[in-house]
Amino acid sequence: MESVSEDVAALRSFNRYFTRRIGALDERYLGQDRPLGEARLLFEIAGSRSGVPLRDLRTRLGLDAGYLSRMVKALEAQGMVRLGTHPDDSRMRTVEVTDAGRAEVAEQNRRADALVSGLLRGLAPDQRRSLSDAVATARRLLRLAALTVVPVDARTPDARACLDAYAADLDARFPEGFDPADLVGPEEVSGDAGVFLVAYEEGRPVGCGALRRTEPGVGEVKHVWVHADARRLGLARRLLAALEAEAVDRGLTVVRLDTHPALTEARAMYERAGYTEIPAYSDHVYAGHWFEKRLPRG
Amino acid sequence: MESVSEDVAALRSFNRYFTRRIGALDERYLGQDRPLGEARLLFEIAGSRSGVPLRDLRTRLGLDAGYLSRMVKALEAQGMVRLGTHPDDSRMRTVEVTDAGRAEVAEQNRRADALVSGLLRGLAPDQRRSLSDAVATARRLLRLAALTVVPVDARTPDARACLDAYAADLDARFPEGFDPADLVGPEEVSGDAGVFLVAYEEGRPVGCGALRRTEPGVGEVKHVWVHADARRLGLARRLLAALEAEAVDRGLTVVRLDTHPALTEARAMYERAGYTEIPAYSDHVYAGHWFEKRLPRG
DNA sequence: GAGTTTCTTTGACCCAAGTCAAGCAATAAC
DNA sequence: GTTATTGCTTGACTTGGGTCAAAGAAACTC
Repeated sequence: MESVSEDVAALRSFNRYFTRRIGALDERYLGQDRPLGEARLLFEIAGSRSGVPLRDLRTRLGLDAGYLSRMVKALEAQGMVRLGTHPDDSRMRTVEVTDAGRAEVAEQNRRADALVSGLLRGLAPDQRRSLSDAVATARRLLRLAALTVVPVDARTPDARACLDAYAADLDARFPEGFDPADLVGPEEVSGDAGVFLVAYEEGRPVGCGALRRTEPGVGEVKHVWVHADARRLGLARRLLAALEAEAVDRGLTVVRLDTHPALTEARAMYERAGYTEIPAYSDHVYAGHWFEKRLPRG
Repeated sequence: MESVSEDVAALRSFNRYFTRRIGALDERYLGQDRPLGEARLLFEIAGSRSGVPLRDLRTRLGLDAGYLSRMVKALEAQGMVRLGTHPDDSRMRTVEVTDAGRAEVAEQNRRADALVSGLLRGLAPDQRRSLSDAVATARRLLRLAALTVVPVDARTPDARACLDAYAADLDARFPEGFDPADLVGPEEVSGDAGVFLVAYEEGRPVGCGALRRTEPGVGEVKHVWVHADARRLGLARRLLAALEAEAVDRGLTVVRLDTHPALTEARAMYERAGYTEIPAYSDHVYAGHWFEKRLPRG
């Protein structure tokens, strides 16, 4: 476990360096024309679809209602945003950026770009490339680390949202389409029968996976899905590992799964995760390949 | 130049993600028991040698004198630090952390470690390793990018400090020692005769290099040195490139240099930078290898 | 030894950032 | 139709983080 504390030290030391040297840049350029809070708010409004309810901004930025109200009013007075009333619920107010506001955001972005590109000028092209790669890797792994995978009831809205998106994805990818009736029922993946896992990123569901018991000692992995925004992080691998851990907890010794011939990356992923292809164990309509993995005893 | 703007975007997007998700952690744990400014100051004091002059803290943290004075007094009242008078100059006050202060800093560090290690628990060991490597690379390149290399007069304190450290390093590495009388005189590296470059990191001189004209069209690179804290960043390569650019500006077509047999890494660096070994062009007492590089015309 | 500079302290301010509670209007629940 | 509840606004207030200028004491310069 020595290595963990080394990794912790590496990340903390990077954090100190980065926030002090680079992160500070942001505050400097953002804060020059208006209060930082106001600038951040303007960015958030400009980055949202037009007509965001104040309520959404409040939860997203974690602001006090009174504080937000005042800041929005200040931005309105400066001509940066326009306020309106929500069409469905006239208690709610909506806000959208004006052209002037958009111009200011663009200007700030230009300044930030200039600052960063000034920094990068000190590097040779190959070094710039390495830096980009390194930060991309760091970001990918930090995102993956910050994801949480938790069991939820398959009837909850988050679970339904994942399954719907999963079904839509498959429908687009399978030449023959996909019938949502093929999805497992909530009762098959709850209690003793199985489990349904949802992966969350900053509160948003971005992936799922199900495990259901098929016969004594044998489980089946179903519906491993990852949102397009969260792909290439290694989330599928993590969901799979979490499902296997659940299987071990339930005393299962084997997990199986099937997959459609169109999903070649999925097949490669299962093989990397220790699954071996086996003969058909079912006549599942969308299956073209069947896999199995023996689990260690819990 | 398309790639530069891609790199800018990559770094900015990383910055946004990192400061929001990870950097925010810091403020949360640091700011819980005392004002953030005070916490930062306490950390800075605890991290310095005991008896730091307030003056040093002021420049290091960029604080107003009055503001600092008050914060230090508050920390003293809480028993976190002890104030004293500077032994050599009784205008200056010094400050050192008490046991209670040290304990608080240790506790905060424990919390931060726990936070980060909780984050890393979501990653497999090989992924943790990759993350550490990626942040180490990113940090190295960001440091390099943030360095500035500027011509300074060789008589200035910064230049003298570099040359003294250079001489001390060589004295330790050469079996026969090193005589500081061998250093170039300030007049040899100023004006038309040559140039003296100093590399700064956050205002601190951390490297140097000199160029002097030896015969028409020919320059000699001397005293390329990098502070121990700034090694392995690629600074020597950058200093060399800057000296070559100066040589080109002066219309020189060839630069030469000699190096001591003990400095094997330096030799490898010169070769990577495009220098080829040539027969002795001088009878310089510390020289064992001679190199030359032809320059493009300015 | 006088005048200047350096370092710190102190008092007086300022603004950003945020909290809290009262109140109003619209909607939802019963 | 009454009674919550929700969403927003407003006023009053607090704290943090800082700036500025005056002034005292010590040290340096001439």
